Formats: sequence, structure tokens, C-alpha cells
Amino acid sequence: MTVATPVRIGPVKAACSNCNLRELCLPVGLSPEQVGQLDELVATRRTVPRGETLFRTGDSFQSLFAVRTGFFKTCVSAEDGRDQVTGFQMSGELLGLDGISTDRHACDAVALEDSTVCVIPFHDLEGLSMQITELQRVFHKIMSREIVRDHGVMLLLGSMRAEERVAAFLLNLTQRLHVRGFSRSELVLRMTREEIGSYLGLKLETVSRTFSKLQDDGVLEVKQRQIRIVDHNALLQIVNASTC
Amino acid sequence: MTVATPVRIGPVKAACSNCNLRELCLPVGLSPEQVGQLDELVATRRTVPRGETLFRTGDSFQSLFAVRTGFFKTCVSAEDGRDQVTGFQMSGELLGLDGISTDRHACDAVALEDSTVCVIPFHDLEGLSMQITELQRVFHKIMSREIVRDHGVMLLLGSMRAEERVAAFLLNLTQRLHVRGFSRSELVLRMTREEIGSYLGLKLETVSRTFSKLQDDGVLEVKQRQIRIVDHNALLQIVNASTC
DNA sequence: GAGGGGGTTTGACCTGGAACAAGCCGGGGC
DNA sequence: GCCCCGGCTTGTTCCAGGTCAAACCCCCTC
Repeated sequence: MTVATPVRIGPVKAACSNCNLRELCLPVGLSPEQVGQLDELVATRRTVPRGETLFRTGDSFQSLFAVRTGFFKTCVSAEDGRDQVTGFQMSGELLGLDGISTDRHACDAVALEDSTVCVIPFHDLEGLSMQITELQRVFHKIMSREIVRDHGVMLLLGSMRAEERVAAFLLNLTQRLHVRGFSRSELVLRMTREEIGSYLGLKLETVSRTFSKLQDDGVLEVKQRQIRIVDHNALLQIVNASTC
Repeated sequence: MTVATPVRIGPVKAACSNCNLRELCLPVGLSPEQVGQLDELVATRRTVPRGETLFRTGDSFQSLFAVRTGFFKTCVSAEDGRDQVTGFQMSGELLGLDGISTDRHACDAVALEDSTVCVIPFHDLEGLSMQITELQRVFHKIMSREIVRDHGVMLLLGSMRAEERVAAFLLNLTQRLHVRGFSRSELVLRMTREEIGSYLGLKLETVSRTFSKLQDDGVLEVKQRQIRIVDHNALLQIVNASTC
């Protein structure tokens, strides 16, 4: 149970009002005035260097974190040390929702590249969302979306085969990157094969082999962590037209 | 399909105040006065006969449902028809949280035995939780708990072997039943082997074989859907002491 | 109480992905 | 430039769990 790792390079004043992520993040759908109120609450930023944790299982839960720049993974671990990556988070996504339930974080959040997050004191957020109906609504939708996402991962883990899992993973990543203005067909993976494998319930060798196979099939071009999607439709077909 | 209690069609007046589930359900931690306010909101009940759906994927989302009596499963399905059981819900647990995100339900909820639920109009709940801090807090905790639970299932699906999955499943069920006053060592499964398998990412034959093996090992007694846990510690050990 | 049908068990075989192992590749430090 | 090391690829072998098939059991209906 670590106590607030002092990785922060001095709190930086945050401001949702002029943040270009506001359409993806908590302020989505709020009026400029309401976003102004959020500004007062989301007062600080924190930087997290690559490889460092933002929080760990068991840490006392005080705040949610919105990814501003960079990339994170979250993982849970069993007593015996095995662990499971439960998600990858990119800019505009919230970290820490797991902590609300018991006032202690229930997973680790690790930066996969140098990152910055906005700190959202949860108590204050609850307070403000009692004044701003729209904020409460948005927050509930974000939590619910996380639940729906998790159910999708359960479907993937429970009933898809390796190739389908990898295809679904790539489609999901590129879709999220596309919303953020990146190419729909090229991406740079921020995580290792092992982390992908953990997320998808596969061993790293299987992930690697699957990439190779998709390359041979002319669906992808894989150069280490650089991925180019050559045949987007083929990926879609792999995911959908499965059990035949 | 025998029905013990007379099935009352038509909305029945609900009342959290005198409900013996109030310590497990939404009202947990509220003052009697606050529970009274909830009563006005949770006005109706609905009966759902075994095999019927409470809601389906795509249905418009209006209300959450609290299981009052009976037992449900929720499942999501891929385009190709495969589907995945995402959870089993018993008395005091909430159904429908998935619908908040898009105002449409994102899974099916099916009664596994004749059941009754309390209908909680979500718009009203949001309204009331803007007045009652404690209600908001409880609701957020419930959503967060669902997220944490899902992460646990992801760990199970992503990295446990068949025997561990089944052991974890039984421990989880009995633990929840125990809180509700049932035996810690005997239970009657409400779901088929196939449904268990879907939830655990296994085929029904594997579930059946695993039960048989645990019986041979003297850990369980299995008589169709009647399960007696003979050696609780053995189950714990199977779950924990995995990767040796 | 005979017949049927859904759910369950069990057996035999097969296979996708795990495990183990060896070599490769590319970036960083000296 | 060279070496080192972590991450990645590829080959081989193995096995847990999937697949297919048959029989069984229990309850329900007639």
C-alpha cells in the first residue's frame, strides 16, 4: 500500500474549458458555464513517467484521473501473482472508477508511456454533480459504458478464438484512436506482446504468431510495434463471421 | 412450473421500508426517513415467470430493476449468435446498469426461476440522488462494485483453468447465498450446465466433468443441481494455490 | 406407468493454444 | 563500433479442454 508517490512535477493548473479533450472526457455535453465550474474542481495535473504506477491495488481512493496525454494499462492480480490486464486507457478516458466501491483502489494503473492526468477529487465531483444534473448524467453514462465495455471483453474472453480476439482488439484500438484524430489504418502499439496477451487471455507467443499469420494473409503489416491495417474488412469478417 | 405464491399480474405496491432486503439493496445505509423517500420512487413490482426476459438488448432503458425474489442471468450476444452469460443475479442485486450508457439495454436479462423485481425509474432515481447525498453515494458504490466484479471475471476467464473457474464460481455463489441467510455448504443451482459453462468460458461437458472430478476428489457431492460442499478449504486451495 | 424430452454424464478422439526452447532484432550504453 | 538485454519471432512438442456421440436420469404429460 504505497502512499502518494511524489512523481508529480508540481501541480499544474488544469482547465477543462480550453482542453481539446472536453468532447471525449467528463465535460462532454456540459455548457461552457458548467465546464467553468468543473475547472474549479479539477485543479491539478500529475505527470506519470513511463513504467510508473498512478495508483496500486489497496491504495486509498480519493480521486478519479482523466488521462490527458499518454497511455495506461490497468491490471488486477490474484493472490498467487498471476495478473490480468483489464484495460488500456488513452486520452480522455477515466481511471479509478474501481476505487469508489470500497474507497480503496482495486487494480493497478501503470503508465505505458510518459503521461499526464487531470486529478478529479471524487468527493468534490459527487458534490458538484448534485448541483449540475447534466454532470451527474454524464458521469453515470461513463460508469455504465465501462460496465458495457467489460461485458464485451467477457464475451471476447469467453467465446472467441485467438485470431478473433486479436482482430477485435485491433479494431477497438483503431476505432478509439480514430475518434482522437489518428489514422484508422496505422497505429503504434504502446504495450508489449505480453500485455496484449494478458488482456486477451493469450500467451505472448500466440499473440506474436497471430500477428504473423495476419501479415501472411495480407491483412496487416507488422513491423515490431508499428501496425498497418491493410484489409480492414478482413478484420471485421474475422470478428463477425466466426462460428461457421 | 409450480408457483408457490399466487402470481399477481399488474403492478403491486412496493415498499423498501419494510423489505427485508434493504440491507443488501439500494437502501443500504439510508436513514428510515430517506428510505421513505425511496418508497415513493420505487412504486411498482413486476413478476417475471421462469424463462421470460425482463428486458432485451436494444430495448429502451427506463428503469433499473432490483431482484426481490428469484434468480436471473444476463447475457450479451455477438452478431453471429454466440452468446455469453455475463452474470447471475439474486435477491437484492440490481439489473439494468448497462442501459444507462446509451439509453438502450446492452444485454438480455432472463429469469431462471419465477421472480419478482422492484421497478426503479432511473430518471427519478437520478433526481432523488441529487437530494440525498447518501443515496448518490450508495448508487455510485453499486456501479463501481459491478465494475470490480467484472474485472474479477476477466481475471477468471483470462487466466484460470477449468477446475479453478468452477471452484471460484461455487465459492462466489455460496458466499452470496450465505449473506442472504442460506447455508454455506449446500446450494441448489438455478442454471443449467450450459449456462454455467457460458459464464465460465467452458463447454457444458467440461463443467460436468469438473463437477464429477471434484466429487471423486471428495470436495463436493453433486446430485443433479443439488450441490453440497464437503471440503470448503479444498475449494479455496484450488482457487488460490494455482500456478504452483 | 409409458413415453418423451430436456438436461446431464461419460467415453473416445482431436486440436488450438500452451510450454519450452532457440535464435533474432534493434536500441542504448560504453 | 560493439555488446548487451529486453522484447519478439519461430519451431517443436504436449495437453487441457473442445467436439462428437451415446447413453442415462429425472420429471412431466398423457
